[in-house]
Amino acid sequence: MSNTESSVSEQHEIRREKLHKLRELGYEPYPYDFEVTHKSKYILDHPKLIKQDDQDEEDVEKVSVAGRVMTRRIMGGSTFFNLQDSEGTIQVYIRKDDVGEEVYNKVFKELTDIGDIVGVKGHVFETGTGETTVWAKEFEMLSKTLRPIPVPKEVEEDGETKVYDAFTDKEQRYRQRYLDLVVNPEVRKVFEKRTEMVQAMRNYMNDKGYLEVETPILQPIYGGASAEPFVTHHNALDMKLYLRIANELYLKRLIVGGYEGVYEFSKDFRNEGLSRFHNPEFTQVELYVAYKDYNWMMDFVEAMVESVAKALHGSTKVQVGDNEIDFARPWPRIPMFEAIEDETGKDLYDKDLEELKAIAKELNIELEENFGKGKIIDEVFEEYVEPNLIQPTFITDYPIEMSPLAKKHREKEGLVERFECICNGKEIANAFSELNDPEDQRERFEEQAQLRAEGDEEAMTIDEDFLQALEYGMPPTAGLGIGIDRLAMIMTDSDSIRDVLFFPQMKPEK
RNA sequence: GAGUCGGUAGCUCAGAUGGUAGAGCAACGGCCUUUUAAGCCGUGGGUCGAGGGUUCGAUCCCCUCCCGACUCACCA
Repeated sequence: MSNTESSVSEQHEIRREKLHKLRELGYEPYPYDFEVTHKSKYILDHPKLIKQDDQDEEDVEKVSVAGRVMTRRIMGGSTFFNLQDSEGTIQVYIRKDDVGEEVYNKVFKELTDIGDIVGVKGHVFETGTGETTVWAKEFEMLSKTLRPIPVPKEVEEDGETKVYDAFTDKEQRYRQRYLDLVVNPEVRKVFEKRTEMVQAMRNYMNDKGYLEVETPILQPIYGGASAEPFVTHHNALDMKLYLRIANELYLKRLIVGGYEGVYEFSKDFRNEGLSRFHNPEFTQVELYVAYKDYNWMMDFVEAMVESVAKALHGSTKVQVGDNEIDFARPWPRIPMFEAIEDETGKDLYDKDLEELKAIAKELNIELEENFGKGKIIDEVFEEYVEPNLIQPTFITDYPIEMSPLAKKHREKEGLVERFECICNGKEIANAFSELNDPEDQRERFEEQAQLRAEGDEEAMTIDEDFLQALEYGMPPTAGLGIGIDRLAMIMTDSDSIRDVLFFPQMKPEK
């Protein structure tokens, strides 16, 4: 970044001089407030505001708008400029004859730059070319900018809108998201959609009577997922703490405590690589409902996500890249081994480790020494099945080795009652009938500890406190996790997680 | 972590097969009271990502590094 370098400081220096000149003239460049009566979009949407030829100016409703100056077309004693506020952009017409020579020539023409935040007050009219415009009778500087903003230009050419000089450098856009938001308004829309999505889910769960809760981010024992944690240290207690990788075990303690439905939108942290699908901190919502199982949870997930799609798009259909994804219920439910057999012709069920290794080799799956049965099956699934699942699909009944917190399948030996929802080739939800048998849970933890001892750094550690909670009795419970960033990517047609995070993790600038 | 491509003015980009760089917009000085990438005349602005090497001379060639995008590997 070179914003502190010489060439900027030319423009920077000039703007500082303008700032001082404003003060000298008695115009505060950073006033305390400004009464905004109308947003740009409202004005454009309400033609009744436009002054008619047979109307007197005094009889027309006055509007007061504020925002950033984005373009200027100065013609001597009058000027058109575009003002951008949170809702859009509206053109403003300002004349020396209306606002006075000092305000027009000095404050506006000489001392206002593109990017400055200003307020105007006047009536709405239509120009000769039919553009709805605010005729400024008053003009006020609301915040003088010292740095030039990137100034994209939009122009109609042959009926198409072309954008020149767009602010497109992805690194700069992520590092200076505030500028990205100013200059690329569609970016704001993506984040508004994300918030709408979260609200829709929150409302949906509240309507069912579930309680939104908060659980610790700093945890003495991390658990609930397979991942490497971030480690930190508490000085006063002189103890190691981990940033949570999941909140599952705490929410289940709350179910033990008697709540019958709890959920949390949880920022989780995993100390792993970055990619267009992975950020070190990410958000998921976890939900636990007592007396339910994973079959019930599938019904719940498809109903909730369908309603979210409708809330955001007015339809169950969402265009994502080249795919039209339809969230209309019901979604297919395919047992994992069936799905694998459908794609590969191989039945992996009830095979021992050596048999699985042989099959994996036939399927050109690269294996590492320490891969267990569950891991191999997962590799085959991810390679051959997952990418092909575009429409939302439940994959059910996972190998027990992969799911130490899920209840054993009521019928199928060696499996657990777990499902993932795959959509657009990626997992967006993960759920199971929660394991509430404390002795079984202890055995599963011990198996994990064994894996850990053998070098699997992502295997879980034994959480005695959680086991003790289970020993006090947890009702049958269905649990769910939905990746909010992943779902937001789908709902906003974004192909990178960075496009649905305001401030994605970046390497620090040198 | 590996591979590919890239980093030139505030923004978007061009360019020189080695002789220290251009355009449009932005900025600055003018003209211009219904424009819309407003227009017209004029001016300034760059250690060409950083460091080192080769060379009379490097932004260009070589090496190292930094940053990014994309793809691949682990994880959601």
